[in-house]
Parts: sequence; C-alpha cells; structure tokens
Amino acid sequence: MAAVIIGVPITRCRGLARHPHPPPAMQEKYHPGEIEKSAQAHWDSTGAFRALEDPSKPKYYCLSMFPYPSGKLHMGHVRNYTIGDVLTRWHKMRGFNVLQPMGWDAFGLPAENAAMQNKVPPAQWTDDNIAYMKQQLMSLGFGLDWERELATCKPDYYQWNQWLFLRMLEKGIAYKKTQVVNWDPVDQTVLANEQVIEGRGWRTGAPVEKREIPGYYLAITQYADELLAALDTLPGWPERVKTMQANWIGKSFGVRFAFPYELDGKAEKLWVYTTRADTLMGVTFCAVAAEHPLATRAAQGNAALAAFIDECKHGSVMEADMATMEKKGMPTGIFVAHPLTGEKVEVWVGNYVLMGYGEGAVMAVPAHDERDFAFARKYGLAIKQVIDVPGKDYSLDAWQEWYADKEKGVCIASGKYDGLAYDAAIDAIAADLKAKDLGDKQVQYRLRDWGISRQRYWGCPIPLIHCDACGTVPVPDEQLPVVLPTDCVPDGSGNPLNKREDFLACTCPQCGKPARRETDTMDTFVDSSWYYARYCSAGNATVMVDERVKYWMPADQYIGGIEHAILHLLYSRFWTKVMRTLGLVQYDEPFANLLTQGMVLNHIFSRRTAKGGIEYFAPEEVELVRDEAGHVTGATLKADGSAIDYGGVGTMSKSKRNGVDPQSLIEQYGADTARFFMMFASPPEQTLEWSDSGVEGAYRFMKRVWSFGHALKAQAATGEAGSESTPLRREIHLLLKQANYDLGKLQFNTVASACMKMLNALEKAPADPHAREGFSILLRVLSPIAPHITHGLWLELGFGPDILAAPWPEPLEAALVQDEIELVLQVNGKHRGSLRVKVGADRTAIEAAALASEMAQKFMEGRPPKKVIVVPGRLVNIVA
RNA sequence: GCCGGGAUGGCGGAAUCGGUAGACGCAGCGGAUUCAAAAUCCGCCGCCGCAAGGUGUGUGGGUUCGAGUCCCACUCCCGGUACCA
Repeated sequence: MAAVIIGVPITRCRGLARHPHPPPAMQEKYHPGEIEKSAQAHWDSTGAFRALEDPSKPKYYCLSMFPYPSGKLHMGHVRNYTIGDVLTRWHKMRGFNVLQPMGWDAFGLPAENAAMQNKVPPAQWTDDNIAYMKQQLMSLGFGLDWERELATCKPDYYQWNQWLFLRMLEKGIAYKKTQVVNWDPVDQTVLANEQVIEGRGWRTGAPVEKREIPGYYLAITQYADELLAALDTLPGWPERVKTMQANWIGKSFGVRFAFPYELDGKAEKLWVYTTRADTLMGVTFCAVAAEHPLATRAAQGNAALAAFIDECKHGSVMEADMATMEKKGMPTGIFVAHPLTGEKVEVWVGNYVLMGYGEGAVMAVPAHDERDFAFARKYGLAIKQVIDVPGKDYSLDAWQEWYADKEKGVCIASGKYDGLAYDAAIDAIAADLKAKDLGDKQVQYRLRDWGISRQRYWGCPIPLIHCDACGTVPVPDEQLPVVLPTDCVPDGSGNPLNKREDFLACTCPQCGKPARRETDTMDTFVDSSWYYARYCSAGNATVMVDERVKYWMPADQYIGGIEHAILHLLYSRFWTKVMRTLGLVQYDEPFANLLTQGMVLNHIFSRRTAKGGIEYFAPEEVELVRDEAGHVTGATLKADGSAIDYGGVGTMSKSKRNGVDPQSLIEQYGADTARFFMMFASPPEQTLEWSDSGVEGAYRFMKRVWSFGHALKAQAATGEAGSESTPLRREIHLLLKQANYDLGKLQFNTVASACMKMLNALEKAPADPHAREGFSILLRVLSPIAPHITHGLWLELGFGPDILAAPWPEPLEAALVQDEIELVLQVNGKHRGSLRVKVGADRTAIEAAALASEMAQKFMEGRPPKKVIVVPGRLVNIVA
C-alpha cells in the first residue's frame, strides 16, 4: 500500500529501547515544539498505534471520515480527528485493542478545478496535497496506523469499485437508464449542482439547460425496506440522523392507479401514484412532466405547448429550485377518463412534475393539496371539496392547513364513499380500482436509485466497453483495473478522456473487433462507501476484503460531519448490504456508533463578477461593517475599500474561501493547544462558529500545567501521602467522576474544563499531601486531549514509563465522603439563601431548620407555610 | 418549498432526572510585579439599582411549589435536498 501513496515517509526506528528520544533535562519554560517532537518520535519508534488483530483483547475500531485532499487541513478536520484521537487514546488506556486508520477521499471535482486554474494534472495536485496534509496530521500527534493508509485515486483501491460494479451488473443491481443533468450550452459540458448559480453556469454565466443522457444506476431501492427497518438496530446512532434517513427513504402506503384514455384509436392508461386516494373523487385535472410521452404527443401540432415544454427544459435540476420556483402549466388538450366515474379530466403539462419521480404524472385535487390549490387558482381550474372536517368551513379564499388533514376528515360529495374516514375510504376506493383492473394499493419509497455516472475525468472509470456489434460489454475481471491516465489536464470543455485515443481504443472482449471504452467515471460516493472495510484488509492485492474484516468490523465508532447524515451514510449502509448479499462480509451494518460533529462555520464574503459569476474573499481580506448593536451588516475589501456582500456564516469550504488553516495555530502554540482549544470550544455535536480568541486561554493552561509539573518535581521529596482525605483530594476525585461521566457522553468540552478545574484546585494547595496523586489524575484525564505535554510530564515526574500504558483513573468513593451539605433555600420558588445540614438529616429536621432560618422568616412575612417541598440533597422550597 | 437541528452575558459555552442560571475559559476593568513593556500573579465582571431588592436563557402563550429544561404557536440562523465532499 505504501508504494502507491506519495506522502511523507515515516522514519521507523527499529530499536528495542524504551525511550529512543529521551527528553533533555526538564526545562522550566513550556516549549511545545521540543516536547511534541519527542513524544511523536516515541509513539513512532514503539509502534504505539500499529494495530494488529488480537482476539484475546476487546477491539475498538475508531473511524473518522477520511478527508478530501483539498490542499490543507481545515478546522473541521482538526475537530473531527481530535475527537477520534481522544476516543482512541482513552480506549487504549482502558485496555482495548484500538485501530485508528486514515486515508484519502482523493477523486473529485476540486482537483479538476485546480487543474484548470494551475494547468497541473489532478493526479499531481492530489498527490502533493496528500503529502502536505499527511505531514499536518502527523504534527497534530494523532495516534494513526499509517500502515493501513489508502487513497481512492490509486488503482489498487478503485479496481475493487470496478470489480464490485461488475458483480452488481450480474446481479441486476446495476443497470442503465436515462438521467437528467445540468447542461452548460457554452462550455458544452455537464455541470454539478454546485456549479449552477441562480440557474446559470458558474464560469460562463449562461442559462443552464436540462439534458437527458444515458447513465448507470445502482438499485438502492431494492434495499429500501431493509435500510429503513435496520435503523431500529442502531441504538448508537443519533436520533436526528435516523429520522432524516427514514424521511429520506420515505416509505409511503398509497395507491397506484390509471386514468384510461384513447389516443389515435388505441386504448391507453395514464398511471399515477397517490397517498390520498381518499380524495380521488375530487380530481379536477392531471399533470404530467414535460418529458412525459403524453406531453410529447400533445406537442405535435401545438406550437404553444411545444414552446412551453421547451421552456420547462431550462433551469436547474435541483430539488430546492424545483420546489420554490413558480409553478407553471399548460393544457395538452388531451382528456383522460376518471377511473371511477368515467368523467373527462384534462391533462396538463406542469413544470413541477418530474419525469424521474414515480410515474412522471400526478392526479390533481386542488381542494386538498396545497400545490394543486395554488395551481388551480392561478389557471382558473375547478376546485371540488370532497373532505369535510366537522366544525370547519371550507373557503376558496386562501389555503387552510385542515384541507389536507388525514386524521379528522370524512369523505363528502363522493357518492358511495361519503362518510368514510381516511383509511376506510382508501380501502374502498382501492378495492373498486382493483375490481376494474385499474390499480391497486402499493407501497412506494421517496428514495430513488443511485445514479453513479459522472461525465468527468477525475474519478474511477466505469469498466465497460462499447462495441458496434455487441453493444455494451463488461470488461472481463482479468483485465481489471481499467486504469485512469494520470496526465490529463481538464480545460472545462468536457471530459478529457474523450480525446485520449490510448484510453479509448480497445478490443471487444466478446467479438475481438475494435471497440471504445466508456469514459464516464463513478460518483465519488462510491469510493467512500467502503473504504473503512478496506483499511481492515490493507495491502491485500488479491481480494477486495479479507479475513481481518471479521475481526475489526463493524466500526465501533464513526465520527464525521453532520452534512453526511443522509447520502454518504446511506450509501455506505447500502454498499455494506450489497457486499453481504455477495457473501463478502457477514455484518449487516458498518457503523455501530455514530458521532455527527457539528460543522465549523465562518463568515462568507463574495462579489459578483462582470460575467455574472461569483467570486469569494477570505475573511482576512475584508473589514467587517457593524451596526450599533455590534451585528455584522456588511464588509469592505481591505485592499481597495470597495464594498462587498456579506453572506452570513456558513460551512468552511475551499470554494467559498472561508476556511481557516490550522497550520499557524500549530506553529505558534503547538498541537496540544490546538487540540485542547478545539475540544474545549464547544460540544462535538454542535456547530462551531470560528473565532481566533480563546486559543490564548488554552495555551495559558498548557503553560500552567507545565510549570505546576516543574514545581512538583522539585518538591518530590515530601514523601507519600497518608490515607486521610483532604478537601483537595475530594475535589479532584469529584472532578474525575464528572470527567469520566462526560467522556461516556462524548462531551469533551466539559472534560477539558474539568482538567482546568483540577489544576485550579492543585495550584491553590500545592503542598497538600495528595497533590502528586491529584496531578497524576489530571495528567491521565488530560492525556487523550493533549497527549504530548502529558506524555512528557508523566516521564519527568516518574509516574511510569509511558502514560499510554497507565491505567485510566477511577474515583475513590472513600475520597468523596463528607459530613455536611448545603441546601438551597427557596420561598415561593424564589432563591432566598442556603442551609447547611448534616448528611444524614431527615426530612422533618430539614423542614424545621428551613422554617427557623432568618431568610425564611423574612420572606414568609408572617404567613403560615402551606407546604414545604424537600428535594433530597438539593433544596427546600417553602410555599407560604 | 420539504426534512433535520440550533438560539443562554460583550464572546465560546456550563447547568446529568423539572430544583442555586451563567461553571470553565475569552474579552474587558482595577491592582501587584517591572525603568518600561511582554509574560506572570491577585481581584472585579448578566442587566437595572446607592442599597434592600427587582429582573433575566430568541418571541408570545401555557403546565408546575418551581421551567434554559415539558406543552402550544411563531421568528431568525445552520445542515441536507440526490452531480461539493
């Protein structure tokens, strides 16, 4: 594996010496550079994080989402990988056999954009970025097993994408159909959704068109039900992620049925699907997509309709745009028959109906669907109320929520179905449709099959060959991998592979005649759908995954951004199930526990370009303009003072130029400070708005830890502490208890804060007989977050040879006992003071003490107590 | 639009089961040290008020002895929305 990775070589010292890099005599001042280099050399030479399968130990597979090699690490990476490293080190100290690997999600669009800008092949740009970022990861001291490193742009990885794709083709899981894409008519190229800005191409400013082209799909819908049901087997996943996935899969129970019609003398059926068959008697029109055959047929000899259909083909294909655009339509002049009444219903073409979704046609019930209501009002179409909720008045003036209510309504004006409620109405109507052979109940999913074809160069080639005689033919296994040439430089005018004769030319595996290679590449989500399993089979050139997967998978903890809550995580779950179907793995789900970290946000500044495109500015290039309340209202460019647009805060990204490079942080303060600050700043699941201040505080803390250690070493001769507990000891153990509780909740910010509190306590009682014990606890609790400084101090103070091998501390109950506690005193629910009582005091004693207290007397103002509430160990509330 | 989440001092955040709101830090202010500065150390620090006290967790209602926490209705912000990763 290492042979294909262009990265910083790791120097491996093969000696058996325990400390090949002994730190120099302890410095009084904190020098993170030396301390960190020495600790990292120690982990490297001892192979501390080299993971080997060891069935005798409980395993812990700690997996972080691998980065896209965009050039430099950003704060989101530092946050993500620090969380992973804290968990890795914490579990290691608790006796687990831990694997924490790292790799590179190395195919993708930004490499092509960089290539266009710098005229450097994406391969070279990517390799350079990987080398730089790898060195950054190493300088942060993450406990990674670099011998399992992988990069998805290398053939020894992506050949298995190709191999599995061919297996899916054999199983009917992969198949071909048309897809709708964004087309830039000027650059003559397919645009990603991200490259479409307000309906225009980002580089050319030209209005984007929709275009239908062939593509390959993976039948994720075959697994829809299992993907949904298995969410219940994932208690270690956040509820919000499971909810989002369930809604995305969108299982619905409805009715698929047809409107019969006759056209050109032939009997035809217009199929639709609805979850509101109970409103079928309220249908006043139907709407079909612009690409629907019925629309195409109607447009023949109808110039106005043809023009409208053409207009529908402009604009982006994004769901958000489709849902918010103005709904437009035009009648086709074709009528279909209502399946139950035989009444004539006109078919319209609607710009909001999508060919790719369901049947590409919908029934319209304006009275009980908000969108149909607006559409009918706009075009003066009939609105027929067929659901009534007792006590509510129906009006055509404006849409009311209750018009779509499924719970309380009953059918009216629906003939034999009058009086039936939702479920009963659907049962009856579905039965009648079935009897007429015009439809039946059907379970449907919102989830669509996964289109994996990309008309782009920098991706995994789809292993197919096009032969004039034999059609599309799979590349035989023995000819894999289909290797992507690494020297192309895209220029924005389409896939450069189409101009590469040496790539294109091949012979048909079936007939042996000259043929052409497929030039589409795979969606990069394919690459990221199984990399975590490949880590476990690192270096195996003969199979996709081997026996070692059984030991490590599923991952015990997966950590990554919340932005991947649906697509990446769902595709990975799907890929896992396909691999299981093919007998490659035994587990059903890849990730036992999931931590979705919040995104790191920063301000976004932009400006329109003359062409109509958009350019972004980095925060350091601009000056903020604030209003009186201190809120940011705009910005000016530092360079020339010109006004630019303030776009609020948003996720740090290369394309928006609002990323913060952690490099200067590391150089100025050291890795421990950077790591500690990231953990301290906020809880992992919350979004984090970037701010430079606060880092100083983390650095000050490191310096204080160091000097306390230095002072403690000097007075180490004070002898061992007795068993007698002191207030310091009680406080340290109390904080330890809290820290351990918070670690279990993955709430690292309060663990960091507990460490600070421990040091505050120690500094106030440096001569306490338990100071050494207290400091040893502090070092161990702090070590997963700030591993270098704690490693160094552990050695300096002679606590042991390696803090990583030290046992994780547990609070001693004996240290926690006390004989008096303080209760809060309230009168009528308001805080009025406090009360000291003996630990074992009973309710009556507490009540009596409370009533007798001066503050209670004052605020009761002579009224007799109506009630006294005692919350044991907490408070007394006198209601007077 | 739809789906998911969030909102607490000047700032990041804490508050485990409905029980002292603002732990721990940042910034700020005052002091010590210093020729001076940096660094370091000590103290103050939600808002109104001289104080007693009042008030306060995005907005408006509600439940409760007691609500940041539970319920209802909203506002704004963030993520996703299937070709950014």
